[in-house]
Amino acid sequence: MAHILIVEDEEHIAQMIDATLTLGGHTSQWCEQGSQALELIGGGGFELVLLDVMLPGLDGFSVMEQLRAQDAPVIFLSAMQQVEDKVRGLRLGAEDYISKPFEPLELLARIDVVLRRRGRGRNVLEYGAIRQELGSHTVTLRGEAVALSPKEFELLRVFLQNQNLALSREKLLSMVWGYEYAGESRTVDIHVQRLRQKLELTDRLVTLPRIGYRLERMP
Amino acid sequence: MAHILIVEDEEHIAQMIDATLTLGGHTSQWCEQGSQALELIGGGGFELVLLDVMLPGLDGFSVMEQLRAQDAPVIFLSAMQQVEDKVRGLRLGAEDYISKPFEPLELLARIDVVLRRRGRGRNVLEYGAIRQELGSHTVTLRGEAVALSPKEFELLRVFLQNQNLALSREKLLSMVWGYEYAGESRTVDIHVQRLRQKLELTDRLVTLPRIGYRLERMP
DNA sequence: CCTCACTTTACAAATTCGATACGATCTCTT
DNA sequence: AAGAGATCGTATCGAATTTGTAAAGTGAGG
Repeated sequence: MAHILIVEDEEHIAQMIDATLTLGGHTSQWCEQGSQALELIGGGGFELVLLDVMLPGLDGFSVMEQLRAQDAPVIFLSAMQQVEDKVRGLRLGAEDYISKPFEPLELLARIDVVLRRRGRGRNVLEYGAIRQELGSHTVTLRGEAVALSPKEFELLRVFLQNQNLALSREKLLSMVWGYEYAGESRTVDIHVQRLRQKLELTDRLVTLPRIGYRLERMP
Repeated sequence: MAHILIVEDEEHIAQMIDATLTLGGHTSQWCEQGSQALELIGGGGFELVLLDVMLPGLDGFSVMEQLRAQDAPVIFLSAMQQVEDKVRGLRLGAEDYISKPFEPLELLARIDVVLRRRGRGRNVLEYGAIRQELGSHTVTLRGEAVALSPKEFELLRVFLQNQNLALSREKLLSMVWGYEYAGESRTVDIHVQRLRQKLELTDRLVTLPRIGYRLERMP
């Protein structure tokens, strides 16, 4: 669920990492050189950087040094198993230092630790200009905070996690309210309405007559 | 620099770790069993826990589970090199997972990373004009001392170390007061209120109705 | 007995949430 | 195409819940 920059000069390793990240639900971008990495990171948009130590030209440690000002979290990946290198990397402010070869699952787990720690990661849902952070319990629209009540918040989460799926009122009631409701009630409609209004979702949170609602997946 | 608890059933390993910590300028205490560890940690006073996974009786993972409420940082030490174990340990909220055998210098480097990250290396937390020194147990606002009671002090620490995180009253009760409370109580509200008043946090320590409280991260 | 820290009580204020109501829209039959 | 009946959108409102805060109560320690 995060956008991650891979800085790695060997293509087949980069591809392996990319496959691992995809498996973990992340997106990634790859660059081969330290100088490119600095540019890309300066541009922003990455929640984490996986940084190879041995790079042609500017090496990983140098990149890290120049990166201190930004506060993008960095995990070093290195074939150098020597303690001195690990110590140096960690001293420089890296979040972790993983030696190659590593297990894909361990990489994912360590990435999750870093993301969780930074308050991002798996508990952030994004949809267009809408951003929902489960950890801090905040929702922003184009960067501005939007106040949602707990029910609204929960309903939004359900929709965001079930995009493009038709959700009946009964299903929503049981998922958000937690009870099985028999008779009829406008409760769901009203909360859907409030979400549409507060988050400008009128066009995308569509009504399926006699069926329920569906949040269209972002194009 | 820090007081560290070693939970390890093999004495010679514990001694080696102790020597390493001393080398790094830390002090340490050693216990052999998970249950002892829980007691000691409950008593407070440790800035970090080094937790062996394979322990007689209560194993490291179980100790960690029961520790979640406290937010003492934990580094797992384990002879289990299997990825599943590492993933499990990290998922449980550990700060790091180091496989035995490890290099003393790497252990020290990783400990420093954790301590630095938790702001406990210096034992000073800062938030705008607020400065909290854990060592001397003082809090200042714009340089002037503010008298806080122990509970207020602890509550402030929890908020400062968990900025931008929604914290429920239950969670706060368990983190600050140390008990699991079932019924309702206005205790948390009142202490929050006093913090807001004494430290001019009314705008930044926000109420999330029906959820809890959140201290907004400093911009 | 006093003080201090903490908790409970009590009530006012704020917020959430669902009911109701009614017009708009959709669907299906004639 | 018209109309009936069902379904949905949405404004309004009040009850219930939750929170803020003052004030009183509790209990440990001096």
